[in-house]
Amino acid sequence: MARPRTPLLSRERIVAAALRLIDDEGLDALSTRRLATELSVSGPSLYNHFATKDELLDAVVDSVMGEVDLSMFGTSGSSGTTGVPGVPGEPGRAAWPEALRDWARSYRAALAAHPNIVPVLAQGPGRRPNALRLADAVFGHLVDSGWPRGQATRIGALMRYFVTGSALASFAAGFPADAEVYDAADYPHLGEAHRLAGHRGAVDEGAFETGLEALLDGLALRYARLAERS
Amino acid sequence: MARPRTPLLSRERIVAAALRLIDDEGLDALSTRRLATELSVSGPSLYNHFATKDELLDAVVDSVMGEVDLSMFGTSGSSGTTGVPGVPGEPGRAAWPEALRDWARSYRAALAAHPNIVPVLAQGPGRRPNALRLADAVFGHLVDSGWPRGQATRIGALMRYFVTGSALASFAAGFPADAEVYDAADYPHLGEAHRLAGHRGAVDEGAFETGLEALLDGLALRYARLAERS
DNA sequence: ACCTGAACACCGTTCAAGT
DNA sequence: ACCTGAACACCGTTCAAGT
Repeated sequence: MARPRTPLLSRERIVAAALRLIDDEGLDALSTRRLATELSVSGPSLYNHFATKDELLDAVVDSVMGEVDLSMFGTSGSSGTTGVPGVPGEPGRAAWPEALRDWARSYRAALAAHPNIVPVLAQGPGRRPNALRLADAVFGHLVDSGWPRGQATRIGALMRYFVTGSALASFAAGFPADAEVYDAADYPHLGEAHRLAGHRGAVDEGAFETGLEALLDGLALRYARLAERS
Repeated sequence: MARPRTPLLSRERIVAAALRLIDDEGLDALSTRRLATELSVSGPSLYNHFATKDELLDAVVDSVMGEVDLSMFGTSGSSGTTGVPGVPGEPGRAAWPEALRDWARSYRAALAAHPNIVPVLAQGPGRRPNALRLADAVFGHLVDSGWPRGQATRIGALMRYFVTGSALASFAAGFPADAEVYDAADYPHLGEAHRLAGHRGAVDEGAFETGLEALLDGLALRYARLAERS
């Protein structure tokens, strides 16, 4: 066949097929040969579009990060402080908790739709533009809201911990549905644990929302203390 | 050579070598052939001790989980309610926040010592005894402290989200140390991000502690509300 | 019971060859 | 520029053979 008149592949088509494969069969199922077969080409063809498998994975990860809504941090992506600056001296009116809540929900939704790729994504932004844009928007918004830069960094980090942790795997589904696993002599409090997997969605959603609200409440307490000390 | 008088391998020796390999070179570096070479045997020898590579990985994971301290939840592992039951009606005296704090620190320390295996471990307890013991101890302690069972489940889940997320990868190290990555036109607030990797330990530790305290404060608020409504 | 080498169906990646 | 088949050094796992 050799070179066709119109290219058989594009980076977009490859990324979409790779994400589908990862979603359906896991990260280990993504092999260059398998992916090529899925795209009806031979294995080495992919190397005309990506230098390595890692570079392809990077593109898949960034496509997922691109789904996260950042609009609550201000309309423009690069104009800096567009919103009203924060007033830490007057607690109760700060807008950052709502922005953080909306963002965390969108962040989790984007990741939980593709849990098998979360371990890769959780390694950090690297040089991926959508991941860097996200970090920039969160940090910028917190600083503009009156958080000291060191605290803003920590909040960005701990929010990522919580969101990636909650999207990495279902808590409920991690417990076998087989009641015989939970011998009362070994695990006296897990007698009902075999029912967890059946309520997977509700348990994980409830845990995420509880944790998110607890985190925001705890941070609001610290935000209020910022003003007292100044 | 065939069968030696004294076995060359044992499950313990294999697990220890596998964990070392994963720590030093990552999860992908663990191949049965490479591991066998490390142990000075041929590849198929491992199959006399583990049925599959997955079964070996499970044993590695449970050995890490075994390092987590659970003593703050009561001395005995199987006798149920040994401690003083909780009194949700009288906030401020509850012991569960301290137990949860100590446990979370030990949990994170155990996992952060082996970050490369956290993605496997985060899939849930499965049938691994040390992981089930941990879930049992946390849930039992929260219920004994007066938390309703549904809430106790959510707290167990959200704590796992936060701890696994914080141990999965360093936040600070995820930002390239190369200042040229952070073009001010694209990322107006990341001008100092290239310094993060240099303060890796302090940033991640600070973020974990801030998040942990915020979570516990937020949960204490909810615990106080439990009594008001009853 | 516990080790070996040979074999099977896979990998990621390189490269010369085709248009 | 973009695809192909052949080739290289790897994988996990099975199995017959050895003691």
